[in-house]
Order: sequence, then C-alpha cells, then structure tokens
Amino acid sequence: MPRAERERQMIDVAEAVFAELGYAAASMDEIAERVGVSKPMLYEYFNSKEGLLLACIRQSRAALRTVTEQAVTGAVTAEDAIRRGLLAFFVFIRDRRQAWSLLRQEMALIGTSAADEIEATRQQQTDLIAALMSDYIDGSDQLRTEALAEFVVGACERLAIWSERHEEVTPEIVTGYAMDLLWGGLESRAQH
Amino acid sequence: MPRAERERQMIDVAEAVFAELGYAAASMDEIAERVGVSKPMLYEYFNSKEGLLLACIRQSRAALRTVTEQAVTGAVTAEDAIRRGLLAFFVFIRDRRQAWSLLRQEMALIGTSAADEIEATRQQQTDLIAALMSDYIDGSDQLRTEALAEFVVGACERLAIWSERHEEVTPEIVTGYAMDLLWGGLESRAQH
DNA sequence: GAAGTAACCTACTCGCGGTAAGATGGACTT
DNA sequence: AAGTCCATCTTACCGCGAGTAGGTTACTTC
Repeated sequence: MPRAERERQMIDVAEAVFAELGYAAASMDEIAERVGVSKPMLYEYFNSKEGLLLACIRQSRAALRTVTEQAVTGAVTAEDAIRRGLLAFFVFIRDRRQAWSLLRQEMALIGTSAADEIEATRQQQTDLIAALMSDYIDGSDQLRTEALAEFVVGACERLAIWSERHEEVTPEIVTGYAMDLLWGGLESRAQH
Repeated sequence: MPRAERERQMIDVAEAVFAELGYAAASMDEIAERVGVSKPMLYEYFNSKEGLLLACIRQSRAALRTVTEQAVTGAVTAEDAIRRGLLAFFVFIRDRRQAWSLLRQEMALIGTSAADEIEATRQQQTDLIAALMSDYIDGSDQLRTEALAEFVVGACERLAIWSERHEEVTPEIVTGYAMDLLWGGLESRAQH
C-alpha cells in the first residue's frame, strides 16, 4: 500500500483508539493490529507513540479550524462573527466527539518533548481568535490582545467540557451563555 | 516512622518529582528512592501511581483554595471580591510553581479511573466561583450560573498558563486583563 | 537479471507499574 | 521470659507495552 494512504489509515485508526481508550490505555500493539500491520510500521511512520498522537491531534485541530473559519466568514459585525465562531465550535464538540476527545488528550503530553509542538498547534487557535477580536477591540497593546485571546479560548474549552456533561444544553444555549459574559461582561448584569 | 509522617513525606517528594519531570516521565522507583523507602511502601500508601498523583493534587488544590478564600474574605463589592480572587490566583501561580505545575498535570489522568475524582476536586473550585458570582449576577438559572463559573475558571487557567511564558507580565497586569473582559465585556471596548 | 529500494515482518530488549512472600522489631498478653 | 500479634518495611520477582535490530519480499529501473 502506498505511503500516503497507509498514513491516513493509521491516523484514522489511531484516532479512534485514542479517543476510545485514552492515550495512556491505548497500546501501539492494538493500534497496529487494528490497522492490520506490524508495530514497527507505526514507528516507521510516526517515530513514537507521542508522534502518532501528535499527528492525530494535528488533524483534529485542522478540522476544527476549518469549521470555525468557514463559520466566521461573512459575518457583518463583531458580535455576529464571535457568535458564529462560538456556535460552530460548540456544534463541533457535539457532532465530532472523536475529534474533540482527541483534542482534550493533548494535555497528556505536558512535560514531554511534544509539548512545544502542541502549544504551537494551539497557538493557531488563539491567533484566529486574536485576529477576530483585534478588529473590534483596542489592538494596540499586542500583549493584551494575546492574553484576551487565551482567555476566550480557555473559557470556551472549559465550557465545552462542561456541556458534555449536560446533554440537555444545546450548542445554541451554551453560545448564549458565553456571549452573555464575553460581550456584556458581568457588570451589565449586576443586580446591585 | 509513623504512618502520617511518612505519608506527608512521600507526598512532598512525589510532588517535587512529578512537577520536575512530569507525570509520565516520573517513575515510582525514583520517588521511592528519593524518599528513602522501597517501592511497595508507596503502593501500600497510595495503591497506584495515579493514586499518588491524586494525593499530590488534592494537597495543591487545597492550598490554592485556602489562598483564594482568604483573599476574597473582606471584599466589599462584587468587583472587589472577584479582583482579589483573581489576583490571589495569579500570585499563587507565580510563587508556588510546584503546586501549580501539579495542578496542570491533572489532565494526564483523563480517561483513567481517577478522572471522576479529579473532576470532583475541580468542582470545588468552580463552586467557589459560582458562589462568588451568584451573589452578584442573576443566579436564578442554576445551569447558567454553573456554566459561567466554568467559563471563568477555564479562562483564568488558560491565562495562567499564558502568563508563565511572559515573565514581564506581573499578576497585577494579568488580573487587569481578566477584569477587563470579565467585568466590562467586549462591548464596552468596541471601537465601532 | 542485477541492483536498488519501498514496504513490511519476526523476534527481541528493557524499563516500569505492580505484587507475592516474607523479614524485622516493638507492644501487649499470660 | 517466651510467645504472639501487628505495623512497617524489604527483596525478588512478573507481565505488559514502548521501542529496535536485522532480515524478507516484491516491485522498479537500467
């Protein structure tokens, strides 16, 4: 089988196994077996277990980025753009459980040699948000813009994890919660 | 050596090793050796490597909770309480690197049997935030309050990770960034 | 048909999480 | 004092899974 095809196949299988069992519990032997290939092949293609996870994560991140970029395109106001982006994100969480599960596992690589690469992949995400926001907030303070983007990304990730535990909460509702805080802030809803 | 004392000693050593090497790279053999005790002792006390990490995390979480609770006590307004809480958090991140590093590693337990326990420990954190906020925002919608607390916690965690990469950014500055968004929201800084 | 090479496998090493089976030594009975 | 419990602790091992050494097949290219 040609290299490119095998590679895609391996990533697909690995994605399923990592998502199903978790990074730690997944074994290279099992992945190899499910692909129908011997273990050294996996190492030939990805060098290490981390490397394989990394490849899976890259793919999932790319999918998420594509979805959000498309969602944002064509928005007319800042509020609209942000709302569309958030909605696309939360829909992604709900509909592509496997990819999202993968993205959550990236934390398993903290403290490993792949940590930098992971951080870089995340960076693309925050950059996208930063670009979105800097059109509408005061973007003159580079550092501050960066921080606010991290803030938003972190908030939404946590919200996504939370929403997984609440089947009855639709992406629209979660988006509403997020917009409440993001757009209006706490102050405007203060009771005192 | 009496049990309680040994236990504390083991946790202290493990905390240092986990923080230094990361969960995956840390070995029970090394921890045992540094404690000056044999490996089965660790298992006698904590049952598994996960169990040991869990004990370390519990301790670090407790420390963080104490600090933030103290900081919030005595605040007069909602804004003041939240600002004090945030500041205490970001100072904690900077001054107690080891404890914070531990808390970041809790993600390494995703998909393991300890995941629920971890989630429960986090819950205390979000509960604290929820309590703080529900005094000041519309707390009638239970679900929404919960979501907003998750939002805030996630945002601050991510901001904390970000601030680690920027030595020049003081806790006061980060707190300012967070308050900007949290309190005022994006709208009030819109340029259009 | 020889030479090169891409795709692949069998069979192994080794480090580490986890455990079985005792050894040591102090406290408490009789 | 001798016996007996129990907590603390150790040596010596197991099995699994990441990672590798070295060889085989089979297809291209000249």
